[in-house]
Amino acid sequence: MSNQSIKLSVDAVVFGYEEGNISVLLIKRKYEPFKGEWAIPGGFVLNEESLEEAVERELHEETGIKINYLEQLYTFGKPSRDPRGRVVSVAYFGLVRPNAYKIVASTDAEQVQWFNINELPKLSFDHKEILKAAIERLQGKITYEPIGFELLDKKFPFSDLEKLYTTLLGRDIDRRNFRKKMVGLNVLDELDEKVSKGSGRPANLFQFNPKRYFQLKEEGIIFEI
Amino acid sequence: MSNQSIKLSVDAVVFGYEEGNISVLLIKRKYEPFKGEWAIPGGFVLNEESLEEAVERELHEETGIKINYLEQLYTFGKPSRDPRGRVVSVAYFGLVRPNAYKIVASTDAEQVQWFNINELPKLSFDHKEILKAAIERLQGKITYEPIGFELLDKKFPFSDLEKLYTTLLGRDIDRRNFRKKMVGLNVLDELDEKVSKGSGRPANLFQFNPKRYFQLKEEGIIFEI
DNA sequence: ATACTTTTGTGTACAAACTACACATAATGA
DNA sequence: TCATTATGTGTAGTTTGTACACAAAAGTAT
Repeated sequence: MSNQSIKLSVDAVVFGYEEGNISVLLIKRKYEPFKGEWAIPGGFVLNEESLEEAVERELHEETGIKINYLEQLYTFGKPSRDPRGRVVSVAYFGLVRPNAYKIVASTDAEQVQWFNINELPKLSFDHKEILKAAIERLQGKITYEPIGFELLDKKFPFSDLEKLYTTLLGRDIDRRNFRKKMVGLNVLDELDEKVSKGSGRPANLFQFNPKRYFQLKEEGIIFEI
Repeated sequence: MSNQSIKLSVDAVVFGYEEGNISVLLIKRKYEPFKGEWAIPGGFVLNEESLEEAVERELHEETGIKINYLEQLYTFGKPSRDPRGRVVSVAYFGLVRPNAYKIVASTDAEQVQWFNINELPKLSFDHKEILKAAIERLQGKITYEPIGFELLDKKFPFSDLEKLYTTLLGRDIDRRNFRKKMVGLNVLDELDEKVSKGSGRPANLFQFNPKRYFQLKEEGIIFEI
Protein backbone atom coordinates (compact mmCIF):
# COMPACT_ATOMS: atom_id res chain seq x y z
CA MET A 1 0.00 0.00 0.00
CA SER A 2 2.00 2.95 -1.14
CA ASN A 3 -0.94 5.29 -0.56
CA GLN A 4 -1.01 4.52 3.15
CA SER A 5 -1.36 7.74 5.12
CA ILE A 6 -0.95 6.71 8.71
CA LYS A 7 1.19 8.71 11.12
CA LEU A 8 3.15 7.06 13.87
CA SER A 9 3.64 8.56 17.29
CA VAL A 10 4.96 7.47 20.67
CA ASP A 11 3.59 8.31 24.09
CA ALA A 12 5.11 7.72 27.48
CA VAL A 13 3.37 7.11 30.76
CA VAL A 14 5.99 8.02 33.34
CA PHE A 15 5.48 7.08 36.96
CA GLY A 16 7.12 8.53 39.99
CA TYR A 17 6.78 7.72 43.66
CA GLU A 18 7.33 9.73 46.78
CA GLU A 19 6.10 9.22 50.31
CA GLY A 20 3.14 7.05 49.58
CA ASN A 21 2.11 8.84 46.42
CA ILE A 22 2.24 7.36 42.97
CA SER A 23 2.29 10.10 40.41
CA VAL A 24 2.21 10.29 36.67
CA LEU A 25 3.82 12.96 34.55
CA LEU A 26 1.46 14.97 32.36
CA ILE A 27 1.86 17.99 30.10
CA LYS A 28 -0.54 20.77 29.30
CA ARG A 29 -0.79 20.98 25.51
CA LYS A 30 0.35 24.20 23.91
CA TYR A 31 -1.19 23.57 20.49
CA GLU A 32 -4.34 22.19 18.91
CA PRO A 33 -5.89 19.71 19.09
CA PHE A 34 -6.77 19.68 22.78
CA LYS A 35 -4.88 22.92 23.34
CA GLY A 36 -4.74 23.72 27.05
CA GLU A 37 -5.74 20.22 28.09
CA TRP A 38 -3.63 17.64 29.88
CA ALA A 39 -2.01 14.78 28.03
CA ILE A 40 0.63 12.12 28.27
CA PRO A 41 3.91 13.37 26.84
CA GLY A 42 4.72 12.12 23.36
CA GLY A 43 4.93 13.00 19.71
CA PHE A 44 5.65 11.84 16.20
CA VAL A 45 8.46 9.45 15.40
CA LEU A 46 11.21 10.75 13.14
CA ASN A 47 12.04 8.78 10.01
CA GLU A 48 15.45 7.60 11.14
CA GLU A 49 15.09 7.08 14.87
CA SER A 50 14.02 3.96 16.74
CA LEU A 51 10.86 3.99 18.82
CA GLU A 52 12.82 4.11 22.07
CA GLU A 53 14.87 7.02 20.80
CA ALA A 54 11.68 8.82 19.88
CA VAL A 55 10.25 8.36 23.36
CA GLU A 56 13.38 9.54 25.06
CA ARG A 57 13.70 12.53 22.76
CA GLU A 58 10.10 13.60 23.23
CA LEU A 59 10.29 13.14 26.98
CA HIS A 60 13.42 15.17 27.17
CA GLU A 61 12.08 17.91 24.91
CA GLU A 62 8.75 18.27 26.64
CA THR A 63 9.57 17.60 30.26
CA GLY A 64 13.33 17.61 30.77
CA ILE A 65 13.09 14.38 32.73
CA LYS A 66 15.73 11.70 33.02
CA ILE A 67 14.04 8.36 32.68
CA ASN A 68 15.28 5.40 34.64
CA TYR A 69 13.36 2.44 33.29
CA LEU A 70 11.48 2.17 30.02
CA GLU A 71 9.48 -0.59 28.41
CA GLN A 72 6.96 -0.82 25.64
CA LEU A 73 3.39 -0.95 26.88
CA TYR A 74 0.94 -1.34 24.01
CA THR A 75 0.16 0.08 20.60
CA PHE A 76 -3.06 2.01 20.26
CA GLY A 77 -4.46 2.13 16.76
CA LYS A 78 -8.20 2.82 16.70
CA PRO A 79 -8.79 4.82 13.48
CA SER A 80 -10.69 7.54 15.35
CA ARG A 81 -8.31 8.13 18.24
CA ASP A 82 -6.83 11.38 16.89
CA PRO A 83 -9.00 14.14 15.38
CA ARG A 84 -6.19 15.17 13.00
CA GLY A 85 -6.42 11.89 11.11
CA ARG A 86 -5.08 8.41 11.43
CA VAL A 87 -2.39 8.31 14.09
CA VAL A 88 -1.19 5.07 15.59
CA SER A 89 0.67 5.45 18.85
CA VAL A 90 3.14 3.11 20.47
CA ALA A 91 2.79 3.71 24.19
CA TYR A 92 5.69 3.24 26.59
CA PHE A 93 5.86 2.91 30.30
CA GLY A 94 8.58 4.61 32.31
CA LEU A 95 9.75 4.89 35.89
CA VAL A 96 11.84 7.61 37.52
CA ARG A 97 13.54 7.88 40.88
CA PRO A 98 12.51 10.56 43.36
CA ASN A 99 15.78 12.45 42.88
CA ALA A 100 14.99 12.83 39.17
CA TYR A 101 11.70 14.47 39.93
CA LYS A 102 12.75 17.84 38.53
CA ILE A 103 10.77 18.80 35.46
CA VAL A 104 10.82 21.66 32.98
CA ALA A 105 8.18 22.40 30.38
CA SER A 106 9.16 23.20 26.80
CA THR A 107 8.38 22.73 23.08
CA ASP A 108 4.80 21.43 22.80
CA ALA A 109 4.21 21.63 26.53
CA GLU A 110 2.91 24.77 28.15
CA GLN A 111 3.28 23.17 31.55
CA VAL A 112 4.47 19.91 33.08
CA GLN A 113 3.16 18.48 36.31
CA TRP A 114 3.08 15.38 38.48
CA PHE A 115 -0.43 14.12 39.22
CA ASN A 116 -1.33 11.61 41.86
CA ILE A 117 -2.88 8.69 39.99
CA ASN A 118 -6.01 9.02 42.08
CA GLU A 119 -6.47 12.69 41.27
CA LEU A 120 -6.16 12.84 37.52
CA PRO A 121 -7.45 15.65 35.34
CA LYS A 122 -9.43 15.10 32.16
CA LEU A 123 -7.12 13.77 29.49
CA SER A 124 -6.79 14.35 25.74
CA PHE A 125 -7.16 11.74 22.99
CA ASP A 126 -7.50 8.19 24.33
CA HIS A 127 -4.91 8.92 26.99
CA LYS A 128 -7.22 7.87 29.79
CA GLU A 129 -7.25 4.40 28.32
CA ILE A 130 -3.49 4.37 27.88
CA LEU A 131 -2.98 5.44 31.46
CA LYS A 132 -5.33 2.76 32.69
CA ALA A 133 -3.32 0.12 30.83
CA ALA A 134 -0.10 1.51 32.28
CA ILE A 135 -1.40 1.45 35.84
CA GLU A 136 -2.56 -2.12 35.46
CA ARG A 137 0.80 -3.09 34.05
CA LEU A 138 2.63 -1.43 36.93
CA GLN A 139 0.45 -3.09 39.55
CA GLY A 140 0.69 -6.44 37.88
CA LYS A 141 4.36 -6.40 37.09
CA ILE A 142 5.59 -5.30 40.48
CA THR A 143 4.72 -8.71 41.88
CA TYR A 144 6.79 -10.74 39.48
CA GLU A 145 9.58 -8.45 38.31
CA PRO A 146 11.86 -6.28 40.40
CA ILE A 147 10.78 -2.97 38.92
CA GLY A 148 9.71 -1.41 42.19
CA PHE A 149 13.29 -0.52 43.00
CA GLU A 150 13.35 1.74 39.95
CA LEU A 151 10.91 4.01 41.75
CA LEU A 152 13.03 4.38 44.88
CA ASP A 153 16.38 5.98 45.53
CA LYS A 154 19.25 3.60 44.92
CA LYS A 155 19.67 3.18 48.66
CA PHE A 156 16.46 2.89 50.57
CA PRO A 157 15.17 1.82 53.98
CA PHE A 158 13.03 -1.28 53.98
CA SER A 159 9.99 0.66 55.07
CA ASP A 160 10.07 2.63 51.82
CA LEU A 161 9.87 -0.54 49.82
CA GLU A 162 7.08 -1.84 51.98
CA LYS A 163 5.10 1.36 51.66
CA LEU A 164 5.56 1.35 47.89
CA TYR A 165 4.09 -2.13 47.71
CA THR A 166 1.17 -1.36 49.99
CA THR A 167 0.41 1.73 47.93
CA LEU A 168 0.65 0.00 44.59
CA LEU A 169 -1.22 -3.12 45.59
CA GLY A 170 -3.77 -1.15 47.57
CA ARG A 171 -3.72 -3.40 50.60
CA ASP A 172 -1.84 -3.87 53.83
CA ILE A 173 1.17 -6.12 53.94
CA ASP A 174 2.52 -7.90 56.97
CA ARG A 175 5.83 -6.22 57.67
CA ARG A 176 7.63 -9.30 58.96
CA ASN A 177 6.42 -11.63 56.23
CA PHE A 178 7.15 -9.15 53.48
CA ARG A 179 10.65 -8.59 54.70
CA LYS A 180 11.27 -12.29 55.15
CA LYS A 181 10.16 -13.01 51.60
CA MET A 182 11.93 -10.09 50.00
CA VAL A 183 15.19 -10.82 51.78
CA GLY A 184 14.76 -14.48 50.89
CA LEU A 185 14.82 -13.59 47.20
CA ASN A 186 18.45 -12.74 47.66
CA VAL A 187 18.57 -9.71 45.43
CA LEU A 188 18.97 -7.07 48.14
CA ASP A 189 22.24 -5.99 49.68
CA GLU A 190 22.02 -4.74 53.23
CA LEU A 191 24.40 -1.81 53.59
CA ASP A 192 26.34 -0.63 56.61
CA GLU A 193 24.54 2.65 56.52
CA LYS A 194 21.67 3.92 58.55
CA VAL A 195 19.23 6.70 57.92
CA SER A 196 16.99 8.43 60.40
CA LYS A 197 13.99 10.45 59.35
CA GLY A 198 12.55 12.26 62.32
CA SER A 199 11.85 10.25 65.41
CA GLY A 200 12.08 6.51 65.59
CA ARG A 201 14.80 3.99 65.35
CA PRO A 202 17.12 4.61 62.39
CA ALA A 203 16.69 2.23 59.51
CA ASN A 204 19.32 0.24 57.73
CA LEU A 205 19.72 1.00 54.05
CA PHE A 206 19.27 -1.59 51.32
CA GLN A 207 20.23 -1.67 47.70
CA PHE A 208 18.92 -3.74 44.83
CA ASN A 209 21.59 -5.95 43.24
CA PRO A 210 20.68 -6.30 39.54
CA LYS A 211 23.69 -8.47 38.80
CA ARG A 212 22.63 -11.06 41.34
CA TYR A 213 19.06 -10.81 40.09
CA PHE A 214 20.00 -11.62 36.51
CA GLN A 215 22.24 -14.41 37.69
CA LEU A 216 19.39 -15.98 39.64
CA LYS A 217 17.04 -15.44 36.72
CA GLU A 218 19.43 -17.38 34.49
CA GLU A 219 19.28 -20.22 36.97
CA GLY A 220 15.51 -20.21 36.73
CA ILE A 221 14.85 -18.67 40.12
CA ILE A 222 12.00 -16.26 39.77
CA PHE A 223 11.22 -13.04 41.56
CA GLU A 224 7.77 -13.23 43.08
CA ILE A 225 6.09 -11.37 45.89
CA MET B 1 5.99 15.99 11.47
CA SER B 2 4.07 16.12 8.23
CA ASN B 3 7.05 14.79 6.29
CA GLN B 4 7.07 11.56 8.19
CA SER B 5 7.42 8.61 5.82
CA ILE B 6 6.93 5.56 7.96
CA LYS B 7 4.79 2.65 6.85
CA LEU B 8 2.78 0.59 9.29
CA SER B 9 2.25 -3.12 8.99
CA VAL B 10 0.88 -5.93 11.10
CA ASP B 11 2.22 -9.46 11.46
CA ALA B 12 0.64 -12.45 13.12
CA VAL B 13 2.33 -15.37 14.80
CA VAL B 14 -0.32 -18.08 14.78
CA PHE B 15 0.15 -21.18 16.87
CA GLY B 16 -1.55 -24.51 16.48
CA TYR B 17 -1.24 -27.69 18.48
CA GLU B 18 -1.84 -31.30 17.62
CA GLU B 19 -0.67 -34.49 19.28
CA GLY B 20 2.31 -33.10 21.10
CA ASN B 21 3.39 -30.73 18.36
CA ILE B 22 3.29 -26.98 18.62
CA SER B 23 3.29 -25.45 15.19
CA VAL B 24 3.42 -22.00 13.77
CA LEU B 25 1.85 -20.85 10.54
CA LEU B 26 4.27 -19.48 7.93
CA ILE B 27 3.93 -18.34 4.33
CA LYS B 28 6.36 -18.52 1.48
CA ARG B 29 6.66 -15.02 0.04
CA LYS B 30 5.56 -14.55 -3.55
CA TYR B 31 7.17 -11.15 -4.05
CA GLU B 32 10.33 -9.23 -3.24
CA PRO B 33 11.87 -8.58 -0.82
CA PHE B 34 12.70 -12.07 0.43
CA LYS B 35 10.81 -13.64 -2.48
CA GLY B 36 10.60 -17.41 -2.01
CA GLU B 37 11.58 -17.24 1.65
CA TRP B 38 9.43 -18.07 4.65
CA ALA B 39 7.80 -15.35 6.72
CA ILE B 40 5.14 -14.69 9.29
CA PRO B 41 1.88 -13.72 7.59
CA GLY B 42 1.12 -10.01 7.63
CA GLY B 43 0.97 -6.85 5.59
CA PHE B 44 0.28 -3.15 5.50
CA VAL B 45 -2.53 -1.58 7.48
CA LEU B 46 -5.26 0.16 5.47
CA ASN B 47 -6.05 3.76 6.31
CA GLU B 48 -9.49 3.12 7.77
CA GLU B 49 -9.17 -0.24 9.47
CA SER B 50 -8.17 -0.99 13.03
CA LEU B 51 -5.02 -3.00 13.72
CA GLU B 52 -7.02 -6.07 14.67
CA GLU B 53 -9.04 -5.82 11.49
CA ALA B 54 -5.82 -5.58 9.52
CA VAL B 55 -4.44 -8.72 11.13
CA GLU B 56 -7.60 -10.68 10.54
CA ARG B 57 -7.85 -9.50 6.96
CA GLU B 58 -4.25 -10.34 6.14
CA LEU B 59 -4.49 -13.71 7.81
CA HIS B 60 -7.61 -14.54 5.91
CA GLU B 61 -6.23 -13.32 2.60
CA GLU B 62 -2.92 -15.10 2.86
CA THR B 63 -3.79 -18.28 4.68
CA GLY B 64 -7.57 -18.71 4.82
CA ILE B 65 -7.38 -19.50 8.51
CA LYS B 66 -10.06 -18.90 11.11
CA ILE B 67 -8.37 -17.49 14.17
CA ASN B 68 -9.67 -18.34 17.60
CA TYR B 69 -7.75 -16.10 19.97
CA LEU B 70 -5.82 -12.96 19.15
CA GLU B 71 -3.81 -10.55 21.25
CA GLN B 72 -1.24 -7.88 20.56
CA LEU B 73 2.31 -9.04 21.12
CA TYR B 74 4.79 -6.23 20.58
CA THR B 75 5.62 -3.49 18.11
CA PHE B 76 8.87 -3.83 16.22
CA GLY B 77 10.31 -0.57 14.99
CA LYS B 78 14.04 -0.76 14.34
CA PRO B 79 14.70 1.60 11.41
CA SER B 80 16.59 -1.08 9.48
CA ARG B 81 14.19 -3.97 9.85
CA ASP B 82 12.75 -3.74 6.32
CA PRO B 83 14.95 -3.27 3.23
CA ARG B 84 12.18 -1.33 1.45
CA GLY B 85 12.43 1.52 3.93
CA ARG B 86 11.04 2.38 7.31
CA VAL B 87 8.33 -0.08 8.24
CA VAL B 88 7.07 -0.41 11.78
CA SER B 89 5.18 -3.61 12.47
CA VAL B 90 2.66 -4.34 15.17
CA ALA B 91 2.97 -8.05 15.86
CA TYR B 92 0.04 -10.13 17.05
CA PHE B 93 -0.18 -13.52 18.59
CA GLY B 94 -2.93 -15.95 17.65
CA LEU B 95 -4.14 -19.41 18.55
CA VAL B 96 -6.23 -21.82 16.51
CA ARG B 97 -7.98 -25.06 17.35
CA PRO B 98 -6.98 -28.32 15.66
CA ASN B 99 -10.23 -28.45 13.68
CA ALA B 100 -9.39 -25.07 12.09
CA TYR B 101 -6.09 -26.34 10.84
CA LYS B 102 -7.09 -26.13 7.18
CA ILE B 103 -5.07 -23.57 5.29
CA VAL B 104 -5.03 -22.18 1.75
CA ALA B 105 -2.35 -19.98 0.22
CA SER B 106 -3.30 -16.88 -1.74
CA THR B 107 -2.45 -13.21 -2.52
CA ASP B 108 1.13 -12.55 -1.33
CA ALA B 109 1.64 -16.15 -0.29
CA GLU B 110 2.96 -18.72 -2.70
CA GLN B 111 2.53 -21.40 -0.08
CA VAL B 112 1.29 -21.75 3.50
CA GLN B 113 2.54 -24.34 5.91
CA TRP B 114 2.56 -25.36 9.56
CA PHE B 115 6.04 -25.71 11.01
CA ASN B 116 6.91 -27.36 14.28
CA ILE B 117 8.46 -24.66 16.43
CA ASN B 118 11.56 -26.77 16.83
CA GLU B 119 12.06 -27.21 13.10
CA LEU B 120 11.80 -23.72 11.74
CA PRO B 121 13.16 -22.60 8.38
CA LYS B 122 15.17 -19.43 7.86
CA LEU B 123 12.88 -16.46 8.22
CA SER B 124 12.60 -13.09 6.44
CA PHE B 125 12.99 -9.64 7.98
CA ASP B 126 13.28 -9.74 11.79
CA HIS B 127 10.67 -12.47 11.94
CA LYS B 128 12.93 -14.79 13.87
CA GLU B 129 12.97 -12.27 16.67
CA ILE B 130 9.21 -11.80 16.51
CA LEU B 131 8.66 -15.53 16.66
CA LYS B 132 10.97 -15.83 19.63
CA ALA B 133 8.98 -13.18 21.49
CA ALA B 134 5.76 -14.98 20.63
CA ILE B 135 6.99 -18.34 21.86
CA GLU B 136 8.15 -16.80 25.12
CA ARG B 137 4.79 -15.14 25.54
CA LEU B 138 2.94 -18.37 24.91
CA GLN B 139 5.08 -20.32 27.34
CA GLY B 140 4.84 -17.64 29.98
CA LYS B 141 1.18 -16.87 29.64
CA ILE B 142 -0.07 -20.41 29.72
CA THR B 143 0.77 -20.62 33.41
CA TYR B 144 -1.28 -17.65 34.51
CA GLU B 145 -4.06 -17.29 31.96
CA PRO B 146 -6.35 -19.95 30.58
CA ILE B 147 -5.26 -19.68 26.97
CA GLY B 148 -4.21 -23.29 26.59
CA PHE B 149 -7.79 -24.30 26.00
CA GLU B 150 -7.82 -22.19 22.86
CA LEU B 151 -5.39 -24.65 21.31
CA LEU B 152 -7.54 -27.69 22.00
CA ASP B 153 -10.90 -28.80 20.70
CA LYS B 154 -13.78 -27.42 22.73
CA LYS B 155 -14.23 -30.81 24.37
CA PHE B 156 -11.04 -32.55 25.30
CA PRO B 157 -9.81 -35.41 27.46
CA PHE B 158 -7.68 -34.41 30.39
CA SER B 159 -4.65 -36.13 28.93
CA ASP B 160 -4.68 -33.71 25.98
CA LEU B 161 -4.47 -30.76 28.32
CA GLU B 162 -1.70 -32.39 30.27
CA LYS B 163 0.28 -33.17 27.16
CA LEU B 164 -0.12 -29.61 25.91
CA TYR B 165 1.35 -28.29 29.14
CA THR B 166 4.25 -30.73 29.20
CA THR B 167 5.03 -29.83 25.59
CA LEU B 168 4.83 -26.10 26.13
CA LEU B 169 6.68 -26.04 29.41
CA GLY B 170 9.22 -28.58 28.20
CA ARG B 171 9.14 -30.67 31.34
CA ASP B 172 7.22 -33.53 32.87
CA ILE B 173 4.20 -32.88 35.00
CA ASP B 174 2.84 -35.15 37.68
CA ARG B 175 -0.48 -36.32 36.32
CA ARG B 176 -2.29 -36.49 39.64
CA ASN B 177 -1.06 -33.17 40.95
CA PHE B 178 -1.76 -31.41 37.68
CA ARG B 179 -5.29 -32.72 37.55
CA LYS B 180 -5.89 -31.89 41.19
CA LYS B 181 -4.76 -28.32 40.70
CA MET B 182 -6.50 -27.76 37.39
CA VAL B 183 -9.79 -29.18 38.65
CA GLY B 184 -9.35 -27.12 41.81
CA LEU B 185 -9.37 -23.94 39.76
CA ASN B 186 -13.01 -24.63 39.07
CA VAL B 187 -13.11 -23.52 35.48
CA LEU B 188 -13.53 -26.93 33.88
CA ASP B 189 -16.83 -28.71 33.38
CA GLU B 190 -16.65 -32.47 33.38
CA LEU B 191 -19.02 -33.75 30.72
CA ASP B 192 -21.00 -36.98 30.61
CA GLU B 193 -19.20 -38.03 27.48
CA LYS B 194 -16.37 -40.39 27.00
CA VAL B 195 -13.92 -40.74 24.18
CA SER B 196 -11.72 -43.66 23.37
CA LYS B 197 -8.71 -43.37 21.15
CA GLY B 198 -7.30 -46.77 20.41
CA SER B 199 -6.57 -49.00 23.34
CA GLY B 200 -6.82 -47.95 26.94
CA ARG B 201 -9.59 -46.87 29.23
CA PRO B 202 -11.90 -44.29 27.63
CA ALA B 203 -11.42 -40.75 28.91
CA ASN B 204 -14.03 -38.38 30.19
CA LEU B 205 -14.35 -35.16 28.23
CA PHE B 206 -13.88 -31.75 29.77
CA GLN B 207 -14.79 -28.29 28.64
CA PHE B 208 -13.45 -24.91 29.64
CA ASN B 209 -16.10 -22.67 31.17
CA PRO B 210 -15.17 -19.07 30.27
CA LYS B 211 -18.17 -17.62 32.08
CA ARG B 212 -17.12 -19.17 35.37
CA TYR B 213 -13.55 -18.11 34.73
CA PHE B 214 -14.46 -14.44 34.29
CA GLN B 215 -16.71 -14.61 37.32
CA LEU B 216 -13.89 -15.97 39.46
CA LYS B 217 -11.50 -13.43 37.99
CA GLU B 218 -13.86 -10.65 39.07
CA GLU B 219 -13.74 -12.04 42.57
CA GLY B 220 -9.97 -11.85 42.49
CA ILE B 221 -9.35 -15.57 42.17
CA ILE B 222 -6.51 -16.08 39.80
CA PHE B 223 -5.72 -18.83 37.35
CA GLU B 224 -2.30 -20.23 38.04
CA ILE B 225 -0.65 -23.51 37.23
C1' DA C 1 -12.54 -66.30 26.60
C1' DT C 2 -8.43 -65.32 28.52
C1' DA C 3 -4.33 -63.03 29.28
C1' DC C 4 -1.69 -59.01 28.06
C1' DT C 5 -1.19 -54.20 26.95
C1' DT C 6 -2.54 -49.49 27.16
C1' DT C 7 -4.55 -45.49 29.07
C1' DT C 8 -7.43 -43.30 32.65
C1' DG C 9 -8.55 -42.27 37.36
C1' DT C 10 -7.68 -41.64 42.19
C1' DG C 11 -5.47 -40.77 47.86
C1' DT C 12 -2.06 -40.12 51.25
C1' DA C 13 2.09 -38.87 53.77
C1' DC C 14 5.79 -35.63 53.99
C1' DA C 15 7.94 -31.19 52.97
C1' DA C 16 7.78 -26.46 51.93
C1' DA C 17 5.59 -22.06 51.94
C1' DC C 18 2.29 -18.89 53.82
C1' DT C 19 -0.08 -16.48 57.55
C1' DA C 20 -1.01 -14.39 61.81
C1' DC C 21 0.80 -12.28 65.53
C1' DA C 22 3.83 -9.23 69.93
C1' DC C 23 7.60 -7.36 72.05
C1' DA C 24 12.42 -5.41 72.40
C1' DT C 25 15.44 -1.74 70.43
C1' DA C 26 17.10 2.78 69.08
C1' DA C 27 16.22 6.98 68.08
C1' DT C 28 13.52 11.95 68.86
C1' DG C 29 11.05 15.37 71.58
C1' DA C 30 8.70 17.14 75.50
C1' DT D 1 13.86 10.51 82.08
C1' DC D 2 9.66 9.54 80.19
C1' DA D 3 6.57 9.26 76.26
C1' DT D 4 6.40 8.63 71.45
C1' DT D 5 7.67 6.77 67.06
C1' DA D 6 9.58 3.72 63.80
C1' DT D 7 12.62 -0.41 63.09
C1' DG D 8 13.82 -5.24 63.70
C1' DT D 9 12.99 -10.01 64.72
C1' DG D 10 10.78 -15.67 65.66
C1' DT D 11 7.40 -19.15 66.08
C1' DA D 12 3.24 -21.96 65.80
C1' DG D 13 -0.57 -23.30 62.93
C1' DT D 14 -2.43 -23.68 58.38
C1' DT D 15 -2.29 -24.22 53.65
C1' DT D 16 -0.23 -25.65 49.55
C1' DG D 17 3.03 -28.42 46.91
C1' DT D 18 5.33 -32.79 45.93
C1' DA D 19 6.31 -37.54 45.45
C1' DC D 20 4.50 -41.76 44.61
C1' DA D 21 1.43 -46.86 43.16
C1' DC D 22 -2.35 -49.45 42.10
C1' DA D 23 -7.17 -50.43 40.37
C1' DA D 24 -10.46 -49.81 36.43
C1' DA D 25 -11.87 -49.97 31.64
C1' DA D 26 -11.03 -50.46 27.33
C1' DG D 27 -8.40 -52.78 23.08
C1' DT D 28 -5.42 -56.58 21.09
C1' DA D 29 -3.36 -60.95 20.36
C1' DT D 30 -3.62 -65.94 21.16
